Amino acid sequence: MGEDAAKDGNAAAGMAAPDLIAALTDESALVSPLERKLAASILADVNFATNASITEIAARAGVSPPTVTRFCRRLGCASFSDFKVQLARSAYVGLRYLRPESVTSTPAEVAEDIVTKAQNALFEMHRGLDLEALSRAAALLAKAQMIYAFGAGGNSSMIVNELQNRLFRLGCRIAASNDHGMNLMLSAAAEPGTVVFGSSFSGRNHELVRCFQLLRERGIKTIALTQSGSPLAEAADVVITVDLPEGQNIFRATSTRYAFLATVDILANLVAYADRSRSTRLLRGIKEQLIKHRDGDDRQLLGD
Amino acid sequence: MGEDAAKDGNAAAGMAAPDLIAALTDESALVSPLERKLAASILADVNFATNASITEIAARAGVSPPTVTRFCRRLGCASFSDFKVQLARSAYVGLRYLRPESVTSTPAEVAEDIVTKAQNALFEMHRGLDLEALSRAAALLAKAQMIYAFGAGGNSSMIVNELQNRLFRLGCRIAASNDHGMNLMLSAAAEPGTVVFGSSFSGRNHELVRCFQLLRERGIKTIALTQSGSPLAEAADVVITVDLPEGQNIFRATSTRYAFLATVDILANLVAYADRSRSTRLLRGIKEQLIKHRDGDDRQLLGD
DNA sequence: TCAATGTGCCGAAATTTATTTTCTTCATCG
DNA sequence: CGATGAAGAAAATAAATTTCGGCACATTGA
Repeated sequence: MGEDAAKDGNAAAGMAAPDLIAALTDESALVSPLERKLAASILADVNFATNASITEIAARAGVSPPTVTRFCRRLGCASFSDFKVQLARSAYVGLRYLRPESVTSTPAEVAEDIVTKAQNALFEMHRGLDLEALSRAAALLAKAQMIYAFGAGGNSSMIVNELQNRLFRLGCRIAASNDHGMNLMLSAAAEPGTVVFGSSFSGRNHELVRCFQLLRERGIKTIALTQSGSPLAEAADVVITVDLPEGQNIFRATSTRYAFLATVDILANLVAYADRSRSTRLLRGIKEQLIKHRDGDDRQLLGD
Repeated sequence: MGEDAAKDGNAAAGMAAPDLIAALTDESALVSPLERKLAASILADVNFATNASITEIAARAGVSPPTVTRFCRRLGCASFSDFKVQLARSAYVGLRYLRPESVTSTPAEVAEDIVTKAQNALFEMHRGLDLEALSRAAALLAKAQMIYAFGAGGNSSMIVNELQNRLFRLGCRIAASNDHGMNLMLSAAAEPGTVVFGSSFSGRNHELVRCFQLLRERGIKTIALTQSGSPLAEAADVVITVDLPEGQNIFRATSTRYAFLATVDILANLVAYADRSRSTRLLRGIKEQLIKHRDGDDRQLLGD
């Protein structure tokens, strides 16, 4: 019984605070000055905090142990040790990007750095995900008569190709295009019932914005996968925002791709679930794939 | 002093066991039967273990608390609480794939599922990464007169396009191709000094294997990014293996892409570091990119 | 083959350490 | 001026670790 209670408590706690770092950073939640001091102290050295005892943490922050206990409770944790466990989880992926941009030189460091940043990008994307917008986008795509997916540059090309790759097998009529001139013509000729999906990491691709403006004038629905507040976001009907910390993007622009790719993945899944019969078709496709694979064929021949 | 000691101890412990789950799974490290029992009990319900007290864990495993303490020490942790912290970290990304393949239906669940699996794929890839092979591949690519990157199907196409996208700006002469006929012709015509890179998730793409065999006969160096032990791996000079748990691949083949993408990312970085002057050129390129970006251009126009 | 000895694992109890509760004081705000 | 709530001191409780003794198993020598 005690065991079950503990387990339930943990599960509940896990649900309550999926990201402790965010809670710690959120000033509004911390009313008293000592709690702010405590939060600042913990954030200043999370590594220390994850491993220190309650007395050590209290001493470093200049407060008493009971204050720390109360603080943990207020943050939604069951106890101090629960707090530590959650902090360790959050810090593992959530706080690594605070590391200084070191000049990585050994292969092991390069690998570690890239994997960490990719995981961070996914983590951050998930944290800031607007599910409501994604659901609306999925609904639009599922009902669309025809879908155009516009991207530009290596990264967004990859994204829209991926969307095409994922959606065509769900029974969607979709064409991906990465050519500005073509995009403009397709926009000008698009018929009612068409939905246009556009991807741009920065949201400042002029040509794409122009297409979207034209489409708005023409009453064609548009979905943008981009940064919030960007020109492309302004021009779109539904905006799926992915905002990653600037520092990450400037020095090594690549990790954002993982976030975009996963977002497309989620979107495609939502489209699949939007229509049960389509979803069934998807599953049948996967089965077929399995069978072919067992015959020795490369899975990739099927594109998935 | 106590604080510093604690911090140092933690840092050291963190280095010693970056992945506790692996240590727990590794039977060879666990000599005594009770320790095996304990490890099994912990692995059976990691969630419980991360939150329970030492007595609860001991009770569940049917051992005494001191045994648990000793067990933690043996695994390289400073103490039981250190063990818990590390377990929480590992479990966060490392063990989620043990979850039953649930029928995810709500958008939140879909998003959680996809992000988790992508992170897991990255985690597993990083764990099994053969840095030595990657370094050899990078050295080959850096010195190559010409590089061909062969892929097949949606996923591997993406991978080889990505490689091209990353390497051409490092000053590499590279062409990506996804067409079997073309690949065969290129293989037959390749001159000495050429290096061929091939990607296949399963390693069972017959045409690609045939190309590699032909290339071996002709003395052209080949690099395969694929599953270990596969026909493609057998046919290649340098093999970069990415072996992800079967269960993951079979049901939703997509998460492996994140691992492949990150591997290409790492490889490209290693190529950049292989030659300092090239690396400098890379950095200059990034600067240019930044400047253009500030002018309002989409970063993606530059392909990164 | 059979003791005798050694080695090391394991748990009970004691000790130490850590955490939480209770209670009191103090400050702040209405 | 009383009410409210935050914060710490101290006590109580809970948890973790060390110590120590017993036990099982292996090794050695007769």
